Amino acid sequence: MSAGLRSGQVAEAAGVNVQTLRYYERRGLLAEPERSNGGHRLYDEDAVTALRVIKAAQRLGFTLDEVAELLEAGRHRHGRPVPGLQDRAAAKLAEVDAKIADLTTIRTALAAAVEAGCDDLTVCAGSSCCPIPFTDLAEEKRHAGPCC
Amino acid sequence: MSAGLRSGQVAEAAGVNVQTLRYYERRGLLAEPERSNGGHRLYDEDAVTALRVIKAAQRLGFTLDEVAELLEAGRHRHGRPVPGLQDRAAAKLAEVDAKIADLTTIRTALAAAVEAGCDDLTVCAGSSCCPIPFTDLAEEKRHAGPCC
DNA sequence: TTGCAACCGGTACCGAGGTACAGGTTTACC
DNA sequence: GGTAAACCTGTACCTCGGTACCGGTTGCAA
Repeated sequence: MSAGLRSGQVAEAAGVNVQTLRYYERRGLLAEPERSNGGHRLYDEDAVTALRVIKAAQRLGFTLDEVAELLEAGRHRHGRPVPGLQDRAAAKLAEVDAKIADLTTIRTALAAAVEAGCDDLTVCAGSSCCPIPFTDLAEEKRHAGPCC
Repeated sequence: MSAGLRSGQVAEAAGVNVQTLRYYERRGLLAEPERSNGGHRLYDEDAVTALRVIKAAQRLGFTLDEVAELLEAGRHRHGRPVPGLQDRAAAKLAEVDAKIADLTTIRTALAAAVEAGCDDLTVCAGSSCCPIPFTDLAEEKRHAGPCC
């Protein structure tokens, strides 16, 4: 009889570490599975799907806390319009756009430095011909956003 | 007599925390300054410039270890072509480009999800009409690169 | 039955870039 | 000389997403 999947099987199927399963369970991302008599976890197929969902959301830029909220919202809401994926995705989209814009600024500065043949940062800092904007770069602070 | 800048003044001038000065000193990014008789640090003006250089490099995507190497390379090299800023900047540029590309992929998926009006991840995972590429997203792994 | 891989819970650790706190000294100003 | 702010060293802690280790059970097959 197929009594369910062992944690190792689920982990392999989803491409994650076994420890990660327990970690997600602790964080409330993964439902607590059935147990064998001896206390071993026995998952059903849905667990693998759930893991794929988590990984996809994470890949889209959501933190694990956000993923947990998203899943939680999905569970509680039974048709009602709880502020869910829609709003979050739109907000995240804006965040990603900001990050791309920021990286584009950086890219430009970096390309200019390569173009100009800069060789030494401290020398560059003293010479006015260096294209690296030493003073302006601080503006978008660090990485532009709550992530990282 | 102006015997030098106190750590608080330097920190304020460069827009960093006082603790950060000591942290950078420990990491070899900032030269050890003179000391007063009582053991207080006395910086010269160059320290502020040095901090600005560090922050600029960091902003361009270099880690503190990389910044340290860059500064070290600049110090050791006296005209000789030690593999320095040029190569590093070019490599970092490629890294940044990769990250932008990755974020653009994410942006696309996110925009598609918003466009399609996705409301619930777990529902989406089961329906074939959802544009979120649950299985493909894993490819560039996580954040595409050593940073963050 | 015995042997070994897989599993269990709990806890500690990683890295990156700092920040915070404790307890003690120094400096600056009145 | 008094006092308050700034400074000193050293150490611990923070986030984020896991990963690793430990000593002890369980599951399964030969």
